[in-house]
Parts: sequence; C-alpha cells; structure tokens
Amino acid sequence: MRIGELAETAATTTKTLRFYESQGLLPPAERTPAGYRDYNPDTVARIDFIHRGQAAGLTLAQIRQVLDIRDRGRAPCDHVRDLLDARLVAIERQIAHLTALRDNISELRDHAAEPEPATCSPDQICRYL
Amino acid sequence: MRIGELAETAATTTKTLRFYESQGLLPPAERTPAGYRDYNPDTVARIDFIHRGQAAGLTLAQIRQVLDIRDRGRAPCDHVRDLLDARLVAIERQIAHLTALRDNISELRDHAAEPEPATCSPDQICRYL
DNA sequence: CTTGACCTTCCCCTGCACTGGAAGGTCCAG
DNA sequence: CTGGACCTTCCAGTGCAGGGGAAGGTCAAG
Repeated sequence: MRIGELAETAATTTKTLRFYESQGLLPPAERTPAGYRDYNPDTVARIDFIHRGQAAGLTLAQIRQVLDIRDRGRAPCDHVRDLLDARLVAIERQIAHLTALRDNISELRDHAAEPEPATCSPDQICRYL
Repeated sequence: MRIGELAETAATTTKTLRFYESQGLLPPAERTPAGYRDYNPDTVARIDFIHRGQAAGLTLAQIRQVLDIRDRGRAPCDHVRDLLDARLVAIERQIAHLTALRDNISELRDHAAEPEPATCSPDQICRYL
C-alpha cells in the first residue's frame, strides 16, 4: 500500500509517516520502481502501537527504543513496564504539582477579592499576584 | 544598577533580562554614557511580579499584557482575575486528564502482569501496550 | 600597560512532534 | 495530451522561554 492509503488507514498523515521513518520509528519502506514508498499492511499495527505509546505519555524516542528491542527479536515487555512505572511516578508528581498550583491560585484569587479597592496600590502591580 | 547586579538581586540572569526587554516585559533600560544598561532598583519588583505570574502558570505573553495595562495607568486586576480563572479551568482539565492517564497506565501495567508469558505473542509488539 | 570582570550586539541552538511549502516526478482518466 | 491526484526530496518554521558563544567595548585594580 502507498503512503496516502497507509496514512488514512492508520489515522495519521503522510508527513508524519515520513517523519517517523526519518526518526527510525518505521523501517525504511520498500519502493516501487517509480520510487514510491510501498508498505506492508502490517505497518498499521506498528503505527497503532506508536499511538498507544503516545497515549500513555511516552516520547517518540522511548517508543523507538521499545521498537528497536522488538526488532532485534527480544521481548521489550520488561523495558515497557519500567517505562510505564517511570511515567506513573512522573504523572503523580505532575498531579501533585498541579494540585498545589491550583490551591495557590484559588487562594490568591479569593484572598484578594475581599478588600476590593478600586485600584491597586501604586507600589504594587496587581492585588492578585 | 547594572544588569549583572539586577540579575543577581532578582534571582535571574543577564540573558533573561535582555530577553525580557526584547519581549516588551521590561521597558528599554536607561543607558550609561558607555552604553551599559542602568536600571532603577524598582525594576526588581517588576521582575518579581513576572516570577509570580510564571509561578501561577501564566505565559510571558499574558504577563506582558498585564504589565502593559498597568503601564498605561489602569488597574489590571480584573484582567488578572480572568487569567487566573482561566488557569484554574485549564489546570482542572489537566489534572483530570493526568488522573485518567494514570488510571489507564496502572490498569495496563497490572492487567498484563498476570499471565506473564515468557515473550510477547509474535503478532504483538508488547503485552503492556 | 595589562589583566580580568563586566558589558554590548548578534545569531544560532535547545526539546518535542510535527507542519508548510517549494520544486519536481508519476500515474491514470478523459 | 492534459489535468489532477498522488508521490518524491529538501528546507524551514511552529511554540515556549530562554541558553551558548563569538567578537568586541569599558572600567578599575595592580
């Protein structure tokens, strides 16, 4: 199948597929005599895997590592488990950070609402910050 | 005060200060006869304000808008309140998204742990994704 | 007079995952 | 034989907030 068909089937764009190839996420495609890329339909599964990895918050570089391991014939499962564990830790940290930020902003917003002066004091830029 | 002193006092770098000036967050500084920037010590408060805005998750473009309003003599408080409200909404969305992501990853991770085959099935890249 | 710290402008680089567009080749229907 | 859809490569830009480093000017101390 040609790149446009693959892009549509796998819900992506031709630009992205060429980009993935340049980044080593897809192996260099076969070529027709005219130089067109000619893909094996199995490539769709590989792109779906990339999409699932992205949905889990992995970077393309991490996904490429996983695919490299798989392409060398080894099972990348343990590596993926470690990546997911690291993602979980990072996500927990992000959530904690955002929660604290939300509480800070809420406080700023509500704390400043009470006195309600017509304008800020001249030596201050804004009573909310 | 010169740029190095201001940078140290305001806990930033000379690079950043020149960048802020180029982005309109700081007014063009006075110059000494030799061409050195010569800052009013009040500038420290302005940089602190920028830092507080960043800590609240505002972009430099948004902070610049606030400072522009203030510099035109008007109180930016209402505008800042709106920005903070929008940030709160965005943060809530981010938290919800990250929480769902965390739950998905947790499930992937624990669900795949049980059968524990030695390797992934040949038509699958990894049992975790 | 020189050394070293500080300052100036200038342009390019970073990470991330693409996206846009130019210039040109290929293929098929009408 | 022409038009349009599709494909190729390559270069450059996006957003965000700066950072790196070159080439050169300035100033005070020794």
